[in-house]
Amino acid sequence: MQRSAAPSFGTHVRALREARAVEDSRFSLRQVAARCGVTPAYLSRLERDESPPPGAEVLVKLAHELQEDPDVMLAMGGKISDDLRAAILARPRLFADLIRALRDTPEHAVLRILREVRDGDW
Amino acid sequence: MQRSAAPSFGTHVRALREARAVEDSRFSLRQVAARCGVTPAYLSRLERDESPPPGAEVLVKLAHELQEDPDVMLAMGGKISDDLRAAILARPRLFADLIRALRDTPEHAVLRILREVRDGDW
DNA sequence: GGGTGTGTATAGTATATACTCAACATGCAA
DNA sequence: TTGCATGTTGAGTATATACTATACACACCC
Repeated sequence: MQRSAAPSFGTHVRALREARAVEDSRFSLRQVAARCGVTPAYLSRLERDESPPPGAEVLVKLAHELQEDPDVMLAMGGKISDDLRAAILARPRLFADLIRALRDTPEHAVLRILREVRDGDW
Repeated sequence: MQRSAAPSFGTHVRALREARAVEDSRFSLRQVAARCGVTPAYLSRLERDESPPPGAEVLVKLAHELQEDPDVMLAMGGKISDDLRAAILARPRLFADLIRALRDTPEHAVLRILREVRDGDW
């Protein structure tokens, strides 16, 4: 199974937006920019990777506009959401060890842990 | 069991440094600053919380100097080490869910998970 | 009482981050 | 053929981050 290369932030956003623009004229660059509270000039540059990804606030608004998962959108912008940061910083040694241990653990194994935590007879 | 309030970054650093300075004159503010590659003026401000915590590089050098865990020192400076960030950003949805699930999980339970991951028949 | 060490105060700077404003070129629609 | 919408370009700005340089005041030692 071939894995496609991760698209850059701008490319990804443009793809999402243009996909929706086909059917809905409310997804022009200008209108999306307006709803996200930035200038069209800026969004244009973002989509062409001419500016580095925007701040967390704009990232989240973009995610909402484009129906992308906020954590994924933040990640594409190189950011981690504040609540996750806070959780890690509250117990840094614990989470540092855990994340390093799980870094190379396959998806399905992590999901299994997650399910068990949620079922929660810990 | 009474939990002492978390000390500010500067207070913590000053406490660590002065503890070692009692026995070892190489832990004067000036000498530690020099070994961490910053000016005494800056370290003085840091220790009195007059400047916000320094950048990651200085935080790690301070941790090394003062025998503190780097992840803990980074956390006190409000930062997360690059390798952890990278691990999370590589699989944002997975780690976001996991961290949120574990946010309120007691220490011993997380440690148990950690042990199991390390024993590793996942 | 001059030198050496300590921490501190004031002021300033370099770089990065996160954007804006104004103007422009193109297409299409009335 | 003008009017409006599209995306784009060039230049500039505000704020935050991460520090430095210089000078000062105090203590201790001989």
